[in-house]
Amino acid sequence: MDLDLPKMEEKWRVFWEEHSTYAFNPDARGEIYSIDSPPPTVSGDLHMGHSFSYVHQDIIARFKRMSGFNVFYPMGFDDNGLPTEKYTEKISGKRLRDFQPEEFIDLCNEAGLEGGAKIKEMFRKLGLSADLANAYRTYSKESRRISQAMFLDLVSKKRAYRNKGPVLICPSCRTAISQIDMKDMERETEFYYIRFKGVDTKDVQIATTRPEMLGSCVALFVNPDDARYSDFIGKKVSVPLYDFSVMIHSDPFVDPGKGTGAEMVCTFGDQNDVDLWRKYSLDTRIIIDSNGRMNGDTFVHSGITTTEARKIIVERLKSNGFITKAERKKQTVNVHERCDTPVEIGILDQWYIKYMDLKNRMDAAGNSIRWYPDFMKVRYDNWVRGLKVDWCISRQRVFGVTFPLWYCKNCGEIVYADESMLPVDPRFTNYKGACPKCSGTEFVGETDVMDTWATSSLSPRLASLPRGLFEKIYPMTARFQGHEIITSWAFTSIVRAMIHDNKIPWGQIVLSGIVKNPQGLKMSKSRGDKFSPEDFVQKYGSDAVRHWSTVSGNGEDISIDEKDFMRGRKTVIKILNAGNLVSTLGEGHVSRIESVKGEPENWILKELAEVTRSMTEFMNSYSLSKARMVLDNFFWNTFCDNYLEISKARMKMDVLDPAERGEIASTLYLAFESILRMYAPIMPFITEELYHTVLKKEGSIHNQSWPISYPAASEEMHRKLEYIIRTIAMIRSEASKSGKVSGSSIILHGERELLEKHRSLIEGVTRAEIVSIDESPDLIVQVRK
RNA sequence: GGGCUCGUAGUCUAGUGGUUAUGAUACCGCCCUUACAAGGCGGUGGCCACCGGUUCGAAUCCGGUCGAGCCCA
Repeated sequence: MDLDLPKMEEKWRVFWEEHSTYAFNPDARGEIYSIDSPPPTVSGDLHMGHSFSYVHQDIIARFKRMSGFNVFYPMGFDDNGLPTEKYTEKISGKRLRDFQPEEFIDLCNEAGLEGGAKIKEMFRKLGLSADLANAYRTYSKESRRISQAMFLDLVSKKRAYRNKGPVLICPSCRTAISQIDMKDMERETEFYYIRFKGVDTKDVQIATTRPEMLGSCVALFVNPDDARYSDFIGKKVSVPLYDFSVMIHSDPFVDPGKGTGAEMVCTFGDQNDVDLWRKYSLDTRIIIDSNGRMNGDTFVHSGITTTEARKIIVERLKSNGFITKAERKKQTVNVHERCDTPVEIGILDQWYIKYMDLKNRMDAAGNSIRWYPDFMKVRYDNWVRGLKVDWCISRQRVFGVTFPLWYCKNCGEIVYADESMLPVDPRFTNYKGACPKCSGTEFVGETDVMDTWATSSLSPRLASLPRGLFEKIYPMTARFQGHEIITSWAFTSIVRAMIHDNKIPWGQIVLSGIVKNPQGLKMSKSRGDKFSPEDFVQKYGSDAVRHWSTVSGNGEDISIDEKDFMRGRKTVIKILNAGNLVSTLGEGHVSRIESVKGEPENWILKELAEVTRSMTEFMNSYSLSKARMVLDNFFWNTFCDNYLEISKARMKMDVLDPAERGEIASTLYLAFESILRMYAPIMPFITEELYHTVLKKEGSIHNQSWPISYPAASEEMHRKLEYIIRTIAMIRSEASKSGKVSGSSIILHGERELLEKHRSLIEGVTRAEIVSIDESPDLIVQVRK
C-alpha cells in the first residue's frame, strides 16, 4: 500500500471543516432528521464506548443526509456536577474540602473544558459529522440558564417541592444521591441473632446484619401466617441496650424462613424499612446524620461511620448477653456507583420533582416511542412500574447547576429568582427585594446543587435553544444512547418533556450495546482493562475503528477482539486496491449508461440493485451490522472476486470491440461509485479519498445521494452468468483437488451453447484449458489427468 | 429475589418452521496470475448447551434444567 492513511484521514478532516460539509442549515430543503445525541461525561478517560456508540449515530446521520434529510446532529459535553468534581479531585490530588468553594468551582470548570476538548478531538479523529464547532456544555452559562428556567417552570407547574424525607446518602461523598446513582454489590457480612426482652410477652429473637441501628428501631415484624409468632402480634418488647419498647407487627412481606422469622424495622436501615415505615406510619428515630454518619448517643460518638458503630454496639450486646448467635452470610448491598460505598438512608430537606402521579402517562409515552431493538422497552416499563418515590434532584455538593432561590431568614419563605436574572448562583448573589410574606429583607441562598440528570434530561433544549432552533427541531426524530442508561437518561428525558411540553421528546430511541473486555465482562480498571480508542485509531485507522463498531448487532454488546479491527483495515486497503484496478481497466468510461448488453455487466448491475435494496432496508431499520455485512459480502465476493476477475479476463480478449470495452469500463465505474457511496457512512475517509482520486469528482461524497437506481437488468441474462460463475467455482474446486487449477485440462458437460459462448472467459478467469464441452442436463466438471 | 438477553466448529458469529447450517478468524494444501501475500483459490473442523413437547419436518416454536452476561430490587 502506497497511501499514508493517517495523513489521508487528516487531509479530509480539514477539508470537511473548511467546507462545512456537514453544517446544518435550518432553511435547507428536506425533511428534518434531528438526533438527540448523548453528551459524553467529561471524566478525562476516553473509552471504547465512545468509539462504538457515537459511530453508530454518525453512520445513521450520514446515511440520512445522503438520503435527502436535513440532518440536525448536535453534540454536547457533560461537564456538570459530581463526576466533574471527582475528576477535578483526581487531577488536582486534593479533596473538595481543601479548597474555597469558588476556587473549586473555577477549577472544575477548567477541568471540564479540558476534558471536553479531549473527547472533542477524539470525535474529530473518528470523523463524526456532528456539529462539533457548535458543541454545547452542560455547565455552560446557557445550559445553566436553561436548566434553572426549567426548574422555575417546574415550580410554576407545582411539580417542584421541598420536603423532609428519607433520602439516600453516600457517607463517603457526604451527599444525598438518587435511586439512579446506585448499584448493587455482593459482600460477606455477619448476621447477628439478637434477643429482645418481652415486656408483656415472652422474649423474641430477631436476626439482623445491622445491629448498630438498634437505637433507631421502631417496630418488630413477623409474617402473619407464622404460627410461631401468632401470640406475639400486638405485644411489646424492649430494645436491647436502649430499653425503650416497640410493638410487634405482622406483614406478609416478612420471610418466615429468613433468620428467626422476626425482623426489626429501623428508621432507616434499608429500603424495606422505608416501605414498612410508610405503610404502617411508624415512629421516626433518627440516628444517622445528613452525612450518613452516626448522630451519637450513649454508646457511640457522633460522626463515626456505621461500620465503626457496629463494632461498638456488637461488643456491648455481647457483654450483656443479647447476642445468641452470629453467622457469616452473603449479602447484596446498595452502593453509590461512583465510589462503591454502601449507602445510608437519612432524613433531610431535599428538592423533589413530583412525578409519581404520572406513571400511567410515562407508560403511554414508552409505548408511543419506537424502540430499537424493541425488547429493550421492557426495561423502561419495569423501571416505571417499580418507581417508589419522587425524583430527588438536590445534591449537597458544590459544583453544579444551582437552585435559583433563597429562603427568608425571618420566616423561611422561599423566594425565586426572576427569569431575567438567570443563571444565578444564590450562594454568591443576594436576593434583592422583600419577603412577600413577612417583608423581611434578609435571605439565605440555597446551597444545594442539582442532580446532573436534572440538566442532561433537557438535552434537546441545551442543543437547540441557544441557537434559536428549538421550535424547528423539537420533538426530535431519534434519541441515540447506550442501553445501560435507559432508566436514567431516557427515562428522565421523557419525564421532563412530558412535564414541560406535554410532549414525547422523540419518535424513536436507538440503543447501542456496551463494549466489554475480551473475556466478555464489563470493562473494569481493577481488572486491568486498558483499551484506548486513540490506540486503535493509530494502529488501524479511523475507518477501521468505525467498521469495527458495526460488528455487533442492533443493541448488542461487543467484546473487544483485535481481529475485528484488522478486518476493517483490510477492507480499507481492499477498497483502495480495487479503486486502482478500476481506474486501470476503466479507461474510456462514460458517466451515464442507460442499458447494458454484456452478460457480466447485466449480472453485476442486478446484484448491485439487490445489495442496494437490502442494505437500504437494513440502514432504515438501524441494523448497521447487517447492512455492513451485506455490503462487505457484495464488495469482497461479488464485485472483487468475481466481477473484477471477469472484467480483467475480458479486457485481455482481442475479440472485444471498443463499444464492449466502453460498456465494461462504464459499468466498473458505476458499480465502484455505488460501492463507495454505500461505504461512505461507515468509512468516510477512504471513500472520500477515492471519490476524488479514482472518480475524479469535486465536492464531497458525503453530500451525494444514497444510490437507489441502476439500468434495468435482465433476469434471463443474470441466470446465464450465474451458471458461468458456478462453472468457474466447480472448475476451481475439482482442479484444485487433483493439483493445480491453472494449466489443467478440463472437460465440461452442461449447457453447451452457453458454455461455448463464455469459453474464453472461463479459461481467462481460471487459467485452465477447456478441451471439450458436451451437452448435458447436469453441470459436470472433469479434470483430465 | 425479579426482569431482559444469550448459549451454534478452537475462538467469535449469521441464521425465528423446510435442500448439504452462514461467515470471519485460526489451521492444512495450492498459487507471489500484471489491484491487493494485511491477497487469491481450495479444504479439514459442528450430536446448533441439556431434557421433554408441538409438528410430516425444529438451531428456529412451547415447557423445564443447567450455564453466562446485563439491568433492577
